Amino acid sequence: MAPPHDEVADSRDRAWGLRVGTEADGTEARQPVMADVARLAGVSHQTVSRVLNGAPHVRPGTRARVLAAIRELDYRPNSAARALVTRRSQTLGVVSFDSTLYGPASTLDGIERAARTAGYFVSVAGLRSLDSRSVQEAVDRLRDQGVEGVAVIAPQISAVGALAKLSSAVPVVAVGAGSRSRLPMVSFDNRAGAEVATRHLLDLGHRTVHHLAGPVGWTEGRDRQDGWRQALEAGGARVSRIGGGDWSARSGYEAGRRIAHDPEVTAVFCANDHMALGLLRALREAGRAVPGEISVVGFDDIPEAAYFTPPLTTVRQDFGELGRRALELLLEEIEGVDRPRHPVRISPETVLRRSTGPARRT
Amino acid sequence: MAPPHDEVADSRDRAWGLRVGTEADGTEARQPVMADVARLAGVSHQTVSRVLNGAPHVRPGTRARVLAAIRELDYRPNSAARALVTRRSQTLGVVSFDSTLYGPASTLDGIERAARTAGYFVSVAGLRSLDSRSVQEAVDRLRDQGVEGVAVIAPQISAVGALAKLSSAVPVVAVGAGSRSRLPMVSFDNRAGAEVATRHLLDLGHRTVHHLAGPVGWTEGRDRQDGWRQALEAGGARVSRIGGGDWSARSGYEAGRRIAHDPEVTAVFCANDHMALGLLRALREAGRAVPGEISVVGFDDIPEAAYFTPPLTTVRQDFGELGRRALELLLEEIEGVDRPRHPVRISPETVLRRSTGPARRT
DNA sequence: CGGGCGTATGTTAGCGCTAACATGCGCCGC
DNA sequence: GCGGCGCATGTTAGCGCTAACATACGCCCG
Repeated sequence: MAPPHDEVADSRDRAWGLRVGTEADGTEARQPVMADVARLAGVSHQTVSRVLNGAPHVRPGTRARVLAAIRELDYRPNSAARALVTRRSQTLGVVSFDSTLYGPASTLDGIERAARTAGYFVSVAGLRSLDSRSVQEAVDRLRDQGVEGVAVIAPQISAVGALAKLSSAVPVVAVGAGSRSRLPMVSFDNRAGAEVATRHLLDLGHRTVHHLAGPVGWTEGRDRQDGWRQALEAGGARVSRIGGGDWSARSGYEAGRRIAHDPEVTAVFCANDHMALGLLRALREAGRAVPGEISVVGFDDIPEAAYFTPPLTTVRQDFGELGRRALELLLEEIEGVDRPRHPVRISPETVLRRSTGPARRT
Repeated sequence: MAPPHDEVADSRDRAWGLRVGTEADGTEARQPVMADVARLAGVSHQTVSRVLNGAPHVRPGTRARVLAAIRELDYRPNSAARALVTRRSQTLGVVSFDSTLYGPASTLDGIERAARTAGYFVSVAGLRSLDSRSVQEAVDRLRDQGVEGVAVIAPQISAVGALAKLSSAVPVVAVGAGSRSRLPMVSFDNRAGAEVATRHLLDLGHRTVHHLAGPVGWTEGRDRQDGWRQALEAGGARVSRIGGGDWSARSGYEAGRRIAHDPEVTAVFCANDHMALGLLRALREAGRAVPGEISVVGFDDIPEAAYFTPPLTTVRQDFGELGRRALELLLEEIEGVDRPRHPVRISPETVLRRSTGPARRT
């Protein structure tokens, strides 16, 4: 790390040399600081600070000289110094469980975009596992880094408890964390989405709709299941799950093999699109026609869903919007806006494609 | 939220009150600082610092007292202050183009995991668009935040030029940026992967292999196309593209419709799995059997590929590994390790599934 | 024509930490 | 028995910035 001295440089020094540079006259070129800019512009460092922060009462001519000096030196304010004195890091944290999945990844993306617009940086912390200690650990990491707020994309029920404890340290919002949380929260109305999807199948004449549920412990999975059950009960249909998966296509495939030859099953509501994909595959291998013999609907509307075989009827969620709303809420939280704390719910919209059709009259 | 203090508080104070807390005796509880810990432990703040940083020459008893005080106060070091004096932020930046896509998202995930293990935070910056100004801007943002190094997941050719200019400011590694860059870089051997995939089709007896290319300007697309062409030329086959897509299933679908009725086409190598999915769909709608009439291979091996109809033969890339290697390289860069700079290449592996089969003897 | 006020700037004092040096103390060797 | 050395700790001086106060200079008004 040593800034290069004049003597022979070891490889360490050389690496630095590349970045810090050495002037032709042999003087060492440090990263310029505010005082350097001030000297060049013939003003005090405070005036430079004023220019940088858009403070009033700076004569236009002075401002121009300062800006010129900044450009000439390619000066950039030291964010650590600024954060130290202002106590604001301009950084937000996002903790996410598996940012490899489409939903979390898109949400993160939405948050990042919105944060940038609002002038914040975003720092991410992945979760090692789903337990609450892990959430605690991730939030702590972020906190140690000095983030001003944290958005937790952690749709596990177990995470919700962990979050409650954290709220006193730094503002936290839960993203897509289901309904039982007291925390500021934004999520999709999974229950409503599931209800609509299920009713759609019922309306097509299916006697009942089976449900391929998400993993136990995920709030989204639970809410979708609740919505499904509710639609069934409202329609007077028999309630029958066909087990739960882990969101993956593989688990959908396995479930599909289990039910492929069950004549009772004429319509399946899957808790997400990936599982629906696996299910479709299993059904095809078993020679069951979709939607001829069995109708299938998914949840999420991933970009690929329209290209499945057959194209998947599903429930669309706008993850980008979710991220944006989460950020908005977090910012309010940080700025201490005190407003009625009912959770933000975003309504999903169902997308009809070719994987659903009328029940066959037997 | 906000536990109010006794006096009338505006919403701002209340919000703060929540986080900072108020003691029973009415004194306001600031976030504890090192001096508070020192006082409680009966030592100087420097000794606290020594304990925190694992410096030698601290008596075990003293260390224990300090640790106890830290725990009691729930003290956490101020990272801005530390960064200011050490000039190390312990933060790395990642710029990514579309972290919604499977590849970039997984790479980011791999980088984050590895960074955490190495004791670094990671800050992300999304790109607004693909031009080099945008890359510049993203890296600058990160730099302003004080990151110690940046990994750029930007597989656009245009980005490579922008990167070269940046290298003098802060260590940068290019992730998956193709072969023409002089920067430290890690990527898959796209060319080799494409060659193997193409040869596989040729070996099945196809007279030639058509290529559904990636978008112009993406190094990965170009390298895959190069590999495909090379395999064709080596095999004495005619070289014929069927146009380029934008990585999306939609674009694959459109390409598929264009070629579905072309009897010349018996094998297609798609530049990624999503386009392959769209292509499969178009083929199915046109009534062309896969692999009976046309064989299809993809690239990436996204988790869903095995559940396509039919399951897709493709080229697997381990994005997690890619991220890990990128981080490793970046760390070396930061620490000034001077070592031969040949780019790190990771060999992909082809995965045979059911979308490819022997050419029909005509 | 002088007191006061508003504008434009400079000066000073930290933010919370680490690095460098200073101090004090016990223990060893001769 | 005392100089010296190494361990354990304390003291001091910044890191680069902003906030708060201090100063200087017009200009208006009575």
